Amino acid sequence: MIILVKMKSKITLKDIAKELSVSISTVSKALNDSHEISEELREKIKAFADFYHYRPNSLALKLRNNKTMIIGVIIPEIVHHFFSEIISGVEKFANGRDYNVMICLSNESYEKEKLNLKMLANGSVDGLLVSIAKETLEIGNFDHFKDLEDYNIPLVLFDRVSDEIHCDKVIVDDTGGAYKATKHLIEIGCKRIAIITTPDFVNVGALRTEGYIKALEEDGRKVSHDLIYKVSEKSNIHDQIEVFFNELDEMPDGVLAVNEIYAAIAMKIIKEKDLKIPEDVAIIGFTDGLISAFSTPALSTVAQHGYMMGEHAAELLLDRIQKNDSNEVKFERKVISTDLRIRKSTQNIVEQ
Amino acid sequence: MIILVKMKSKITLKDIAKELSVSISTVSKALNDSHEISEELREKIKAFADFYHYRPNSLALKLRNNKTMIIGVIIPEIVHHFFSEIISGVEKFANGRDYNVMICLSNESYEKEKLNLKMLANGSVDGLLVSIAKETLEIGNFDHFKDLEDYNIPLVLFDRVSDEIHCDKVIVDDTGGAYKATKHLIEIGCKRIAIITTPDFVNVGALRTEGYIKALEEDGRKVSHDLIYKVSEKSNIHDQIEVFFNELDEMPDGVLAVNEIYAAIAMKIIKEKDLKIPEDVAIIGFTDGLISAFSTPALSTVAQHGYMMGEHAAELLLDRIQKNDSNEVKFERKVISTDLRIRKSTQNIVEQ
DNA sequence: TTTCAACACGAAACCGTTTTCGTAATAGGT
DNA sequence: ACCTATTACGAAAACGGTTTCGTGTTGAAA
Repeated sequence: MIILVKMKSKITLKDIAKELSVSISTVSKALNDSHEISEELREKIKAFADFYHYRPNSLALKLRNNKTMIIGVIIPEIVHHFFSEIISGVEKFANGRDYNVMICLSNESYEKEKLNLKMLANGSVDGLLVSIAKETLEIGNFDHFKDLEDYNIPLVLFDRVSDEIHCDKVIVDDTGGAYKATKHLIEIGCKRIAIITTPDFVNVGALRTEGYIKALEEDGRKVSHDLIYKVSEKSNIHDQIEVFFNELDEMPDGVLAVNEIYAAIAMKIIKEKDLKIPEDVAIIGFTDGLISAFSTPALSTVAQHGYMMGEHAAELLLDRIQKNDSNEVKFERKVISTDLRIRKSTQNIVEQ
Repeated sequence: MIILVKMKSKITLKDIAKELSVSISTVSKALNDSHEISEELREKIKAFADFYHYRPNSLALKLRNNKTMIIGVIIPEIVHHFFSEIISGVEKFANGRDYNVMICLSNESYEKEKLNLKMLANGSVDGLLVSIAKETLEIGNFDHFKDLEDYNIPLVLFDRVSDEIHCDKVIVDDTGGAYKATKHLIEIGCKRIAIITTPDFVNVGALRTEGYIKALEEDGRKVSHDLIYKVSEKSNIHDQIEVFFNELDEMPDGVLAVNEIYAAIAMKIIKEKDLKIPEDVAIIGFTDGLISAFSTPALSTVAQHGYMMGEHAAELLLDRIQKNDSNEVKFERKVISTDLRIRKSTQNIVEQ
């Protein structure tokens, strides 16, 4: 007795057609409920297809429709609260419109970003969402993005953007956020406010520094460049910040850090110096992640709403994909506003 | 004067062939460096293709080769240090073998997981990496996974797995990790050790509880079920843990939490009770994320090496995809061992 | 001069769909 | 009995590639 091996090979329209002695087109129509096919035959074909678990080959469909129903996302890294929140928002929105999400990591590397872009731009995805790698921003070479235009594949940049690239963009109100944070520090009575930021080529860092300066100037203060420290990612962050503090004539009584990590590290160093937070030094960070909520004291932050940013970026991209008005080259620029989350690390020290 | 609109429409072999008055096959061969084509013509075609930025349509290739070069990953959530580390490992390994990664989020929901599985199993990906949603584990219905076998698409489960599903698996040595952690608490002199864990349907929680019990028993202690608390994700975690502590006759002097969040929350509550960590209560968590490193005191943890887990899972999957020995149904089960990261929250209180 | 291999290219099949168009057979109207 | 509309299906093109096979032209060997 011969045991029929479960053939597990995917069944195609052709297989069904052959088995039922009808044409491929008939099978296709029947399965798509075409009235062109008699009800009797239609049901027969459907039953047969069902029995053998027929599922249309998605690649064939994609080729025919010239749509992958996939959007690609390139981010610098994923082990990062803000970025994973963004992904989460993107995924949610894309799924709602029957799109899938393909993730690529640039690891902050220019070459990897270029590679990813090339990989995805060959028709693997219908559109691209990118946050630029630090190295790319530093090098300042965006040609790989310009190549995208040749392939007519929509692009939306988010968070880390560049003016040199013409496309829709979604950014955080970095200047405003830093402004609000700095103002908050001023209001609680800080006299010497330092900022721990990134080099200027990282646009978000530069913008936050701007906001910081604006708030100070608005309060009639002189901006002391000694109090602005730009962290290089190339050497140990902890040591850099420690040296920064040590080389100051006088410790600041307020610190604005442009991300959670810098804030947490600064907090650690300040505590090691036996200074009290917020009494001696108040501190506020960017990105409302887990560290901020669970540190001691709980860290005040500028919440950036990554999830919302992801949703907006995806919406912008899908809208552009779907209308595909290449003519309409009016690019949008969405700004996600920030919220101050005030916690213990900047509790009003004046009133105490 | 007519301005030639940059046609931005993707150029195909057919376009090149027509323009150069040769056949499509000739163009294809030329671009693939076939010696069948004279060098002269070859160079001419290549130059032309280059000039117009020709890139082969990846969908066409995928259809022909019946391979997508994409692996799908379904995880419960991405805003989670451990999972994003895993993704990072998967992406690294997959990229190394020219595969791309498509991410889907189940949001811990059974229905969403089922939907994702269906979506990806229709030929969108060459293989699947899944960590099961909590709801699925609770319901205990794994039929949607069994359907996968019909489509002959390889599956590897990681972290959250089930014995009912026959496939390769990669898991953390949960029992061993919890055992080591508990033993560590014993060694530093804890007498009343509590565990804050998940309900048993979450396999990782159950296994960690096992390790905890094993360590206690090995030390000749009686396991008190009052000291085992299973957090329900359906109501506020902070309140649950607080109630748990309050209802105990006596506070524990050691706490093992099965993840970072539980540990951080427990720490917060303990500090609110004005108890000292680790003097009054030592605490150790699972998952070596950012919270642990930056909390005060720094949290001892069981490091799970998510990145490594991602790499191993991807390797298992790609190996199975590539050999495609459906016959060889010998499934592997890889266990990623854990490491204790001892920090301030369990500093040896005996020797102090 | 004949024969045969090498060369250089084209035709066509194939991957798995959908969809347009064509056409037999049947039914209906006059 | 004849014309036409409808029904029910099949043939073939299209999506964009790769690859096998066939073939006309050339050159060299016999």
